[in-house]
Amino acid sequence: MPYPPAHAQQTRARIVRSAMILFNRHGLEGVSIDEVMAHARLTRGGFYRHFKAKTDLYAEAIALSLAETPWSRWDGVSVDFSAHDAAAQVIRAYLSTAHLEDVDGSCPTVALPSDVARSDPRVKRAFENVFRAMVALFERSLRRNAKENRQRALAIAGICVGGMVVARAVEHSDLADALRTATLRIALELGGWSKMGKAALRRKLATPRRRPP
Amino acid sequence: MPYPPAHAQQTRARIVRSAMILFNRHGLEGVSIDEVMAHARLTRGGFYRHFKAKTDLYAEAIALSLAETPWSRWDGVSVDFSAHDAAAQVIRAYLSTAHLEDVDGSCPTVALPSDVARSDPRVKRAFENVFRAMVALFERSLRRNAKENRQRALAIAGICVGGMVVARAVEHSDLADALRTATLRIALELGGWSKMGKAALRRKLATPRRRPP
DNA sequence: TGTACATCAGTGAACGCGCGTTCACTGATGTAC
DNA sequence: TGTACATCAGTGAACGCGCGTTCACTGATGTAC
Repeated sequence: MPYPPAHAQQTRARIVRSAMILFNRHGLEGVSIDEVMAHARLTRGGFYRHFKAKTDLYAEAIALSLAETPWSRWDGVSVDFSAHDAAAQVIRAYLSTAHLEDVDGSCPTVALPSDVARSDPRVKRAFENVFRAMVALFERSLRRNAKENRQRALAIAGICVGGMVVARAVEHSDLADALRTATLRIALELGGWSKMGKAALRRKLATPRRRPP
Repeated sequence: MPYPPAHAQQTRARIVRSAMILFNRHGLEGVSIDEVMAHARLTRGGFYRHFKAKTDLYAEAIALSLAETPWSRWDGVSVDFSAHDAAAQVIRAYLSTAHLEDVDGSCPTVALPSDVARSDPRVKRAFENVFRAMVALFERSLRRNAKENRQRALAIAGICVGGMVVARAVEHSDLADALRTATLRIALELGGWSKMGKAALRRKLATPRRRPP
């Protein structure tokens, strides 16, 4: 048994991470294996020791962002997922200027939705898991009856995705920002989280942070 | 001057229409010129008599859907754009099952947003025009102060796009439909159009229809 | 009215290039003795 | 402890294919006489 088994796994993870970055930049179909491998500081041929075919990367790259919960990257602060305003924190991070501009480290719901819509079920399943996680988080933070919570959570997640996707797809940055701001306001309003003033913010900053599970 | 000048224009339009259908199906980068020309019942070489390069098609195909206002295709009824409930009619059509399933004849905001986000400014401009038309329509139908109208209209357009894009990108059709329904309800609620009951519907059906300009 | 001509939309073979995938090989590593 | 070996991660040349684009050509059409 040459090489510790962890070595192959690490390389594999590096390839998937490079793929995710390049998929965010150029779309699922706009990236060659050469480019992925070069980004991971490897060469062409080695790819097939880790994957059966190129398409295997699609679902795995999307699933990566669920395993990583990259919210912290966008607002610079890790989210306390057990806090009563966890949903509001995530929405603010998701709809931040930082996330709008961070194409490489973007959430796949923003960078790839129409690509995923054309892909096979495995890819859609990975995407669905990411979206479901978002909806579930919102649902938990709502204080109404169960059915109404579910509907609201779905709509709030939808507005977040839509606002960001379109903001990235328009030409003028002032329209993009107007859309982002409007979406943020209405999303918080829909969840009943828009009232969080300075008191709540102070409370948030005073609480010791816990990492998501 | 052989061939009437209209002939070349008609062929060109046929190519753009074929491109739009195939772009909706396979994305901007997922369609070859051979495929576009074959769909338009032409051959490879003729393409370059109408276009300088393949990329010219992208913006033009997207602009086509603004010129055509295909709302009528999705709910089977043409929208009266001067009616007081024009926005509600469009939202119902946009968020209909028919539109969710009609990939070929889809609005580019649903079929291509993440593709457009990666494209050059010409393509983004065409996309922006389609989105702005949607926002302007919603804005006109709102009855509040101007600034609030603008914000609401942006958010409503965002939620419509987001709901549909994600509904197309998830694996399970029951989640897709729950999302579509929730989005429809909240979008109408946000615009204050959800109260339209049987009386308003009767009024709508009694009014003679006018075509959009 | 009829014929020769000029125009240009459309054809299809050809080109060079980049892609996904394969394969014989190299060399870094842990293990057996 | 040191050396020979087996394993397999990674290399890079090669393959066949499909793509965007070019180009010499065909043939349908309106016009001039």
